[in-house]
Amino acid sequence: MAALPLNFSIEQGTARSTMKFVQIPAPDFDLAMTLKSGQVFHWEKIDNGFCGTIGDRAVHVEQVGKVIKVRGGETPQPARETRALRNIIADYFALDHPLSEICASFPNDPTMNAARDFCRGLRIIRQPKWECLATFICSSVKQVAHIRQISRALRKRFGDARKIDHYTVYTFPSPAQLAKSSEKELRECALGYRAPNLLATARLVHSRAADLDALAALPDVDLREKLCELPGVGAKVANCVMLFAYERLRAFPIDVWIERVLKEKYFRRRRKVTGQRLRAFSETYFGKHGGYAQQYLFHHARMNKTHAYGGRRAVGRQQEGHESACPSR
DNA sequence: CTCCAGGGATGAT
DNA sequence: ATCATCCATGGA
Repeated sequence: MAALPLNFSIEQGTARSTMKFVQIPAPDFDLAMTLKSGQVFHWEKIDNGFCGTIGDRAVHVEQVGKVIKVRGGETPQPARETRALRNIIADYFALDHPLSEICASFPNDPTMNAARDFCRGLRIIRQPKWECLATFICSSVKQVAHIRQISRALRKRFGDARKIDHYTVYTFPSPAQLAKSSEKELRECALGYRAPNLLATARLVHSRAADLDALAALPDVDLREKLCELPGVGAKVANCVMLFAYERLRAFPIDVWIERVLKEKYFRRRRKVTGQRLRAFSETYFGKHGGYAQQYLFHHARMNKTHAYGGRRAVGRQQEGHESACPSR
């Protein structure tokens, strides 16, 4: 349901092919930042842009200044296709999110301000529900680089091939495609102990015992509860799926990075901080777009590891935690 | 080699 | 409720 940017245009691709491409104005948007921020794992850097899939469609996306240029794969019906393509792009990259308003709603403190400044143009995209859920089931105790590897393996083995510019990408396998696989096959994609969880959830979704689309009607608390009923899904993964696939922009996933940020920057003075307290704090302090704030904090922290964050060995950062942000109780 | 990674499920305090 | 432990794999 994205409001479409006006003034889109269609031009003839000259450099790589005769394939038409669509130009879409995208102010307040940083494509590379968005795709590298750890919310989505399958986009690959090709030339000056990125290749990937949106749903079952292969696309190449490139940003030139305040415009993004998009080429699709095979185009049986060019006119209809370009119209659909620009809708899909604008919706996927959430170009209708009022980013300046969202950023203005963040709390005003040194940590948040630094992250806001660093992540300018980062948008929370609208991912397909199943793809997002399945990928984050595979994400537990895995580095981003390895999640990307798992995603690639699953796609190549169980998904459908799509060509874009003589380059092949793969759709994310449907619940049906994964439901009929085996735990052994999944383990061969390096899933390890996550394999039975992904398989069980795929079968629940495929059998419609779990209806991911129907869950969209539920309020946050109920949605989180239903997602947590799925094998391999706990509070953290549920919050990621809520944020990245259900557009619940308040959902605040707390992983090891965010936990460090909260403890080191917002609870510096406190000896022991329970998960309960971190949850309560994050749900209120960061406001109604807390999920956005969380993603900015996550990406900023990760891009600056070894510097500000790094556990006990991180010497040289004697920076005062601003306790004013910390609840006095 | 060791340490750690966008955690979850289970069982014991 | 909080904590401890195990789970499987690969990057740094």
